[in-house]
Amino acid sequence: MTENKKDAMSDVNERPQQTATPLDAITADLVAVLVAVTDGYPKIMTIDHAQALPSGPFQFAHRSLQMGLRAWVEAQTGHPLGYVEQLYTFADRGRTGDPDAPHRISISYLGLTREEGGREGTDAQWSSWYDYFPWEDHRDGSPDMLAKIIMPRLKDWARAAEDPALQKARWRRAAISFGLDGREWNEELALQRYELLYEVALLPESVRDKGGSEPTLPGRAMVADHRRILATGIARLRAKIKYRPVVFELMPEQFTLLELQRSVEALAGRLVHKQNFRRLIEQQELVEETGTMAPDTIGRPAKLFRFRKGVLAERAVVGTKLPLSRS
Amino acid sequence: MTENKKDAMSDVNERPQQTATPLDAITADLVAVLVAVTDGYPKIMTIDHAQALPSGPFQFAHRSLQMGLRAWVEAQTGHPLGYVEQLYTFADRGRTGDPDAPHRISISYLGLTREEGGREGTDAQWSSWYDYFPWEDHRDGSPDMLAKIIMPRLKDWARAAEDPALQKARWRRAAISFGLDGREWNEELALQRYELLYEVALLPESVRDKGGSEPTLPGRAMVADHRRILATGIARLRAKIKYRPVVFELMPEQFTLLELQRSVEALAGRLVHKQNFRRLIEQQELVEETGTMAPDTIGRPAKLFRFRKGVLAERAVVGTKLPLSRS
DNA sequence: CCATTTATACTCTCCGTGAGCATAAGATGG
DNA sequence: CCATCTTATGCTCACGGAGAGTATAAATGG
Repeated sequence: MTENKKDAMSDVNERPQQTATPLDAITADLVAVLVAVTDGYPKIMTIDHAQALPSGPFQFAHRSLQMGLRAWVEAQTGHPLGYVEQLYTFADRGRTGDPDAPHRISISYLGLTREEGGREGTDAQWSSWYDYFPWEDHRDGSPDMLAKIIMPRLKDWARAAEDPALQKARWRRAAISFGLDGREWNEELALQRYELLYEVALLPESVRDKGGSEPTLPGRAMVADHRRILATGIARLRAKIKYRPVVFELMPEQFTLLELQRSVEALAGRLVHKQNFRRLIEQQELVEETGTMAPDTIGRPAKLFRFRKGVLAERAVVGTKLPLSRS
Repeated sequence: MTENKKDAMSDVNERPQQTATPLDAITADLVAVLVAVTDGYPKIMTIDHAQALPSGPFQFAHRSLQMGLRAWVEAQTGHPLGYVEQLYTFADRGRTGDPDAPHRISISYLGLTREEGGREGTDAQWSSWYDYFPWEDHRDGSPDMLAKIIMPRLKDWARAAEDPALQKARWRRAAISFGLDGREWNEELALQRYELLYEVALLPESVRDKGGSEPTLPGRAMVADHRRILATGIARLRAKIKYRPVVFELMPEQFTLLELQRSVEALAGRLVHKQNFRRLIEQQELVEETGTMAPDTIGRPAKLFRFRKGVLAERAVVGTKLPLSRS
C-alpha cells in the first residue's frame, strides 16, 4: 500500500504543471460571521466601525484553519469563539473593490455564541444583522421597502432585458427570491436575494465594483465582500436551525420557552406559532425543566428550561424542527 | 460611503499583524469529486491509477476557483465539467501523509456529469465509489463486513476507553453513525462514518498518518486526504438528491422511470419503493413524457421521459423528494 | 373584580408518506 | 393458446406530522 501511494505521489509530481510555482502562491483570509442573539435581534460581531467582519490571513503559525480563525477573532474582538462551522470559500476577483487585485481567497466561517460584556480598546461591536439587510426582517410583516423600492426596481430590471424570454426569466427569478407575485417568502434565500440585488446594481458594492450611479438601497454595506459572506452565514443559519439543534449555542444557561422562540424568530426573521413551537420542542426532548420559574415576568410566570446534556453529543445527527407560520 | 470604506480599509492595514507576510503565502489545490452514474453504479473520475481525484493548484492565471478547477479537470481527464458546487475547504496538517508539510489547503468541489467515451493517453478512469467505500452500499442488504468486521472492531474501540462514560459515548457515536443497536442506517452519514473509521485507525490512511499496524478494512485508499474529500462528496450528494433536483445532471437525455430510480438508488446505496417513487416524481412535475417507448426491454415496455425545461431554471429553489424505504 | 399578558392543554383537519394489493402489457416457452 | 415471468402503472389505506384554532390557567396592575 505504501509503495502504491509513493507511486501515486511521484506521478503527481511528474505532471509538468501540477506543481505550484511561487507565482501561484496566494493568501487566504479567514473571515468569521460570529452570531449572537440579544434583545430580540440577531447580532453579528463587527470591526472597523461596523464595516467589516473579524478576519485575518491564514498564517504559517496556525495549526489549522479553525485555529487561525479563533486566533484572529479573539485578537480583534476579545470574544472567544465557540461553535464554529465552515461556510464557503470565495475567490472571485472584482468583489474586493479592486479589479486588479492579486489572488486572495476568503475562507469564511459561521460562529455561534452569546453576547458578553464588551471589551474596551477594540473597535469591535455587535450589530444587528438587519442593519445590513433591512429587507430580511419580516417579523412585523413584509418591510415597506420591499413593495415600495425593491419590487419596482426589480420589475424595471426585468423589463430592461431585450429578449422577452429573458424578461420572463428575470422576473421569475426575482419573484422566487423575494416571494413576489403571490409566492411565499422564503427566509432561507437570503444569499440569493443579496446576489440578485448586487447583480441588479441596487447596492453600494455593485457601484463600487462595477461602476454606475443608480441610487442604492437602504442597508449598511461592508468592506470587500463581507456583506456577501454575511448573507451566506444568515442563509446557512436560517436553514440549519430547522434541522439541527444549534439554537442552543445562542441561548443563555437557562431560558423560558418564549425566549427560545423569540431567538428563533429573530434569526428566521418571521414569526412562529407558539403552541406548535412548544409541542415540537417538547416532543423532541431537547430541553428539560430546571424547576425554577423565570423572575420579573409580566403575565403568568414561565418555567425555566435548560438544554439536555445529551443533545450536544447528538448534535451531529439529531434534527430539530420549527413551525414557521405562513400568515 | 466611499470615504468610509477607504477609512475602513486603511484601518485594516494599520492593524500590525493583519497584513500577510510572504511567509504566510500558501498554495491552494482545487480538487474535484466528479460523479456519474453508469450501469447501476455511482462512478467517480480518478487519476493516478484510481488513487487520486482530479486536482491541481489554483494558479494566478485562473480567473476564479471554478475556472481553475475546470481547467485542471479537463486537462487531466479530457472530460468537461458540467454542474459544479463547492464542497469544503480542508487544511489540516497531518492528513497528507507528511506531518511536516507546509500549509496547503484543498478546496474541493462536487461535479455531476454523464460518463462519456474515455480519452486515451490519460490515466483518467471512472471507478465505482463503492470500491472506496464498500460498507456504503446497502442495496442488497447490509454488507457482511459491517456486522463481521466493522462492528466488532468498533465495539473493541469503545471498550478500550478507560472512563465508562467515554465508553458509552464512543459506542453511542459508533451506533448512530453505522446504524447499530437497532438504529436505522442513515446513508447521509457517509462522512461521519469515514471520519470515525479513520480515528479508530481501521483505514490505511490512519496508519499512514499516525502509525500503528492494525489490519485495515477492505476498500481502496487514496492519495493524501482524497478519500475524505470523496466521502464529503458522497454525503453531500446523498443529502442533496432528497431536496433538490440534481439527479438530472447524471441522467441521459431520455430515460425510463425505472432507470431514474436505479440511479437514485445507486447514489443513496439503498432501495426505494417503486410506486411511491413514481408518485413523487410525477406530482412534482419534474419530468415529461417524450411520447416514445424504451427499446429492448424485458417485460412491459416503459415510457421514456425527459426532464422538463423549466426545472433547470428552478433548480436553485425547487425541491425533490425521495421515498427511501426502510426495510 | 376586571383587563391584560403570558403559559399551557387540547382538538381538529389536511396531507405527505410508507406500504401493500391489483391489474396491465409485453416476452417466452410449452 | 396458455402459463409464467417481468416490468409498468393504478389505487387504497392507515398513520403521523404540521398548521391552525379554542379554551383555560396563572400572574400583575388598576
